[in-house]
Amino acid sequence: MSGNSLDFPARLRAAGLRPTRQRVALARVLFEAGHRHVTAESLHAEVKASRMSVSLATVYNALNQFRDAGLLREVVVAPGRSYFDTNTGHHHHFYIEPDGELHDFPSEKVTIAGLPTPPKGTRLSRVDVIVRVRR
Amino acid sequence: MSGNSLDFPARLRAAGLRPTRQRVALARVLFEAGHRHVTAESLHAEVKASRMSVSLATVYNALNQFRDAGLLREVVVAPGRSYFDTNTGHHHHFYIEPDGELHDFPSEKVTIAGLPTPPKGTRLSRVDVIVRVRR
DNA sequence: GCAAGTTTTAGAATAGTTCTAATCTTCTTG
DNA sequence: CAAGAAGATTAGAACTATTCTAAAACTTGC
Repeated sequence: MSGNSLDFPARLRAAGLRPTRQRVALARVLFEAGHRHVTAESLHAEVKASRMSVSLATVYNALNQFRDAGLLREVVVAPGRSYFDTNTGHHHHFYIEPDGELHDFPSEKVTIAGLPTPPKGTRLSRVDVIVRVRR
Repeated sequence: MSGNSLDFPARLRAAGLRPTRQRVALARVLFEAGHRHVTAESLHAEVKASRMSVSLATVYNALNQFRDAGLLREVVVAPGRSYFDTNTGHHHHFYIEPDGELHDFPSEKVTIAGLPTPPKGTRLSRVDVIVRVRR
């Protein structure tokens, strides 16, 4: 009932990506524990600490591919830094401004009313809510 | 009843900024017409087209100072690009993903219910709502 | 196990932004 | 309105995050 199995090669294949050694290593770090927020740099440092080494370029490639495949969601909270969220479900974010820390909160209880309809010729892609807090 | 006068030197002084020639030129481009969204590059190109030349570094400095002084609001919608919005009132944004176009919409009719309380030791700074649409 | 097509990699390249230190402006005071 | 002090501007270097390049190393289907 876990929904997401720990068979990472299979998960990658299901997403249309070849299960290369480095993609599997990255998937393991990203998805084997609970939900996470990473940047390319933080993920690179983490995987380098494990014994499988992956180049930074590959980390960037993999993050973009995982996002395009729907395995990750990109969250833009500050200029010049991209976060990737392993929680692809419907939810929103707290952003703690001074530290650059990001936290999920479930969208179940959040309701947004009165949004205008999208401009002509466009359709809704996503609604991001970012609650910015400071100390 | 216009609220914002066209006396840009006075407005800058009121914001605690010296009305230098380049800041006045930038303020004029930014504030003399209706609300606008600019990037550093777009503002630089625009002001260069007028006869007053301002270096790119100064455009960056001015945008950051204007934002810190509350004259502009920074909107982060895409990684690696900062938009500045001359509308500092309470409102939200449409972001048209393929073009990178940004549009305001008023927050009057928008209500958000059920937001969780900020984590301990933090206080609310702002709630950003970005409605992402695609063609 | 071998080609054919992908992926990885190190390093170069790019984009956006900030920094540096010299020069120039603006403001204050007399 | 002149002089000095403080602050602002500038070109270019530097920096950060990310993407590109082209060669070498994998994966896969047969």
